[in-house]
Amino acid sequence: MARTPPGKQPQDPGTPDALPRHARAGKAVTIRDVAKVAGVSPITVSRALNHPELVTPETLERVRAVVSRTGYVPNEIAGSLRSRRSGIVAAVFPQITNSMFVDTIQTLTDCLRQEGYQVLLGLSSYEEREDELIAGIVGRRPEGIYLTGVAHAPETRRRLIASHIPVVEAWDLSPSPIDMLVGFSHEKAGEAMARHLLAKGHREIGLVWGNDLRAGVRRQGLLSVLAENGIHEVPTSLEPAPGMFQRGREGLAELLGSGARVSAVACSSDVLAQGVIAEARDRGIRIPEDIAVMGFGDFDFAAHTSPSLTTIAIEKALIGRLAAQALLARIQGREVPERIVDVGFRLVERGST
Amino acid sequence: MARTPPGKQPQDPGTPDALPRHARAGKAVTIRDVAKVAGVSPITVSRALNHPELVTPETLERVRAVVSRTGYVPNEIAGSLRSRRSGIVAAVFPQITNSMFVDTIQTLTDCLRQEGYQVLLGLSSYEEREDELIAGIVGRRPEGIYLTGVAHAPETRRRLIASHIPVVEAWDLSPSPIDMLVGFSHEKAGEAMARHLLAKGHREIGLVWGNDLRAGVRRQGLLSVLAENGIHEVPTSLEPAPGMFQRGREGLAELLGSGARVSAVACSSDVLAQGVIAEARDRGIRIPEDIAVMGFGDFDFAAHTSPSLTTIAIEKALIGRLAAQALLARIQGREVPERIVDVGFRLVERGST
DNA sequence: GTCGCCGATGTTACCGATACCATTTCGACG
DNA sequence: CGTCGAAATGGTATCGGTAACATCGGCGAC
Repeated sequence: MARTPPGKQPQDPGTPDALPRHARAGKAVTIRDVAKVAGVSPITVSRALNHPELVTPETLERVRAVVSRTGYVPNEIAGSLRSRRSGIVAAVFPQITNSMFVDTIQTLTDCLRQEGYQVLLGLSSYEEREDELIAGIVGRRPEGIYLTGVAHAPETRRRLIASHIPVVEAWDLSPSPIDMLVGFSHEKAGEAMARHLLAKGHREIGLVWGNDLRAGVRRQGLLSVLAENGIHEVPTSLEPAPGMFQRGREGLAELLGSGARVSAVACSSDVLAQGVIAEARDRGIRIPEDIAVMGFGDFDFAAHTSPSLTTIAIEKALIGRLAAQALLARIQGREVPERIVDVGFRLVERGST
Repeated sequence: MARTPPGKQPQDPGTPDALPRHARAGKAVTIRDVAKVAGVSPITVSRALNHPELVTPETLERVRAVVSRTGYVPNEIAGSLRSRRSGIVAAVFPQITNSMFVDTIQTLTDCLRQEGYQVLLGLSSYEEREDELIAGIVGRRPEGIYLTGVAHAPETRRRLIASHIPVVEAWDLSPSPIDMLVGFSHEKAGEAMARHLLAKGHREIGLVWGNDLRAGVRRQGLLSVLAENGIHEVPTSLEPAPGMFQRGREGLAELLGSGARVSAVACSSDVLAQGVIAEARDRGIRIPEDIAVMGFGDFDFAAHTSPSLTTIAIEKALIGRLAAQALLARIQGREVPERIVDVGFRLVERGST
């Protein structure tokens, strides 16, 4: 069901018959058509559009007039092929429904668009092989690639290095990034959570935790600090996916149901923590008096719930901006002073602990 | 700071010296290089990769071996130019930080990837002229375009129609879509909210509302039903952006501060409603006894807060899936039985009203 | 007056794949 | 045994821009 009946092209009402015949015969308008009508060579049209400063004001205006009259839209694919600049940056996220990354995506996209780059979005969640996704992306010859996380198949790593495309990994740290890196230490974040709870006098600490890669590292950090302090029993409700609200409720229920005593619950995300708090409230458990709760991420609601949520604040938008800047710098051939940027994190103490 | 020191190309350790010299001299591997090494013509390599069934198993294997040995990655840009198939679908959202659209994005992207399409993400929020964004997108010759909403500049509309690219608008209804449409009536959703509150006996209804386009339409619907029922005074706290949690709190505070009496508060999103509930609780206002609250969107937490949230449920993922299917059908030349699909909405009554 | 340079524009070739059509081979079948 | 057709492969042109270099006219410096 074609939008246009076959053999009959719509007559753009605003377009006078100034085009060469074949342009009106259904083929798309090309730069040659514009050139012909404007009485210049194709390259001059190209210059008028991409480097207006190289062209006489008169020619410029003439070309622009023809462009708008004919509705010419440059074929960026052709341009990309010849100039070897695709104007595209690819961004890969594990998934976006848990909303941990949306600020980063938003900022990244905004920053790149300001410099004329479009973002190719890759979601690797349901991808058994991130490698396939990356291969498909590299084929499109993006000028930069943003990756979430630092754990990639060796094959992926090799492919990316071989491609010579600027890469920035984000949301994690690694001593040996593929190229550039903007992130923070999840291990230290976990440690900070542990220390905070210990400092508050808690020694019976439960976890309601998601099972993604980075959360796992935070958990390691947390557990190691607890172990250093002689705490080896840490009741944990481990959820398979990066949990949502309801999983927080279930998590607390599971912890309490197991008979373990907990005076504090640490969660791998604020959303989980919110669920834990909801469940606690329904059970008449006071927060923080009976149980302290802390989250991770400092989502927008964290400061405004009651009690407000103690959490780890990440500069999510900053990560996006720095990643964009790093890629842009590399693309434009500028110096990248620091290949590895640690944006750190802030433990924000609020009412829930 | 180039990753590779100038004049010195990295020696891929895993690659034997089977490549033509110029391939090793720093230029990317092309289909010709592969063809030469495999002892076939370029077109055969192309077929081996894209239509393996047209090629002898032996040739296929030989080509594949060379491809993996040389690390050849087909240049999709060149392929796109010749074949006039970019393998790209563009998706435009106003913004993603309010998380209303993330499920749609996720599903849309997943469905399209399964068919080999990549998604070009456009965020039009900070774009004064959506038109510019669209123009940039059309230049990339996507095979389909997903747009959020039905309100577009006439210029944008014209450009899209002229482009002959399949378009699906979503998250709204319109009698005259650009091409295809998957959405629901915001007006009716607003009306349903009003009727529900009226049925619950409320006549003093306040609004805490975001100011985006579609929310505005819902508000119209809501107000018109209230007006039909003789209610003309509707205290409203109108927030500029599609509000977050904190704005819900402020909204309720504003309503109460204005001296208006309200027995029910309708919100333009669940997140706002959650904020309203938090504020009410802090003020000792019981929900739903003192004030009923309802939201919009049926976010994941809505069913699990206490009280659970009465809201309008939208099949967000379904919208993404249907939109993807509509585009794919049109791209693949299949029939699209219904150009306009109304996915409707469900009023979900829960504890907050 | 001549030279040289600069700014504006044009000519040509090319980016790297695939569409289109031609060619070759080989087996089936009359 | 010759013809036909399908399967496998190849040659050539082409997609629509832009890089690289060439050309041309005008103007200032010596």
